[in-house]
Amino acid sequence: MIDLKLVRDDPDRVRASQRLRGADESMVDALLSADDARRSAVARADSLRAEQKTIGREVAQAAAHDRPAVLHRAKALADEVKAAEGEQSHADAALRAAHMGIANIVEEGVPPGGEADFVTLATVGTPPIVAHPKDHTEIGAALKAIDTDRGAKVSGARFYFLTGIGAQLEFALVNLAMQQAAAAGFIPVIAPALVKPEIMEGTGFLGAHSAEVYRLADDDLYLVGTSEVALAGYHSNEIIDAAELPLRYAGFSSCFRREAGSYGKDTRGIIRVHWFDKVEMFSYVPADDAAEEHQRLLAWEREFMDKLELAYRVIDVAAGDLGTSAARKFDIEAWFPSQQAYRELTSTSNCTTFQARRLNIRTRGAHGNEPVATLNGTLCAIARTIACLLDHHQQPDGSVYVPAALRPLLDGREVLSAP
RNA sequence: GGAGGGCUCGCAUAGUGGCCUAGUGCGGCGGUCUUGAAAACCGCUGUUGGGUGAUCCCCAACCGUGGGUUCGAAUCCCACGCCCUCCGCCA
Repeated sequence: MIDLKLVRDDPDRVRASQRLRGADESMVDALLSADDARRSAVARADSLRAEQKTIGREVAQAAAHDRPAVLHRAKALADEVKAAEGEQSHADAALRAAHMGIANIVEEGVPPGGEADFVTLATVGTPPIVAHPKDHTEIGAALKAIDTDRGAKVSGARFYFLTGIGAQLEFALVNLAMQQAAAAGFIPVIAPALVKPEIMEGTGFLGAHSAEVYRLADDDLYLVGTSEVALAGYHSNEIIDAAELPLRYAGFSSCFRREAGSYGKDTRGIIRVHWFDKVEMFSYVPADDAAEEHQRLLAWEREFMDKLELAYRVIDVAAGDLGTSAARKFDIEAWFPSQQAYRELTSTSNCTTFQARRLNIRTRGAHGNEPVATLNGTLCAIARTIACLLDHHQQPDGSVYVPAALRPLLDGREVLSAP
């Protein structure tokens, strides 16, 4: 949810944000009129309720012979109150619907345009030159690290088994990520992969991208696409002591994505899959500190990329390509020699107070309780990172170079070769 | 899955239809006293929405959630959720 006060005070800014996203500007006016309608409905119901209280006391105190007359008036009033309350709840629902329909306000400086209109903020490292690059699927099969055939046999397309060194690589990456996060002051968390509807909605995943989410109809639960969902829900309906901020969590969980609408995209290998594990950073900070925290998350992501000795670039994602909750998003794309392209490995979003409003997460500030800002950033999406490591660090002899930081977690191995 | 017990303001508790405009204790905050502290005493104490964006003031709502009965519900009725205890099943 965006700040209603801001919509009232500066509707043009909200309209401009909608326009940047390629969304409908008129929704801003719909929101404003829903807000007005709700206010007058509330005022009317409030005053009727006050009247009802007064008359209730009269009923209790009335002498026996006055009682029928007073009761008659009270009954008539009760009907009015009921009607007014009905209108109020209708207006509440209408406001909520209008409010939920508007995406977060785009941060100043975000490039305009769509998916192709990102701005490259930094390019780091030199893409390795590989004479006849194999892709990670081929390398993974040779190393007996990735088995997509049996993944398909057992679970269908976009599923995989990690075996042998592949499985060990996952544990090594998770440990490396968690060690870095803990050293930076993050609280390590193992988060649930199933969440309630209100948590899923609060994080903004049931809006434009709801087709992307798995739902268990029998239990009315959703499978998370990222532990961001559970980590955002963690403090829902809480007031966080200002002294505890910033609060930083590093969550590990499985992630599930339906990949609806991505038919034919990355069908080979484990770059785009229905299930993978991920270590995710999540920060709760005072609203004023959000933009700076966003830079910190990006720096931690870059630190991890550097440890993996990958060549990558950092991009500022254009407004039209932002998720519902994000005010700004930076992606890190690493080089895949077999594709001769940079592909997304991590993504960090500043959700400002958007998620916190929906999930009712506040802190005591100078003007009473105020929503906090929430931010998330990938530290390591395991499957895709393994794909990149194999591709990026492949050697002419078919082995794979192991970055120095990973060696202690892989029994000191400097290369991976076929067993 | 089955059987019981519970859910009230940060915590603990009182409250079985209208003097509940939710009391009391603890904790917390402020003050008096004190060289300082403790004790004692005094005062304050949650959340949401609205009243011309206002830390004061006024109004309304909130007693797990959602419905219902009633002129009126923390209190009565129904459904659901969660927690606890036991039984069954189980990694």
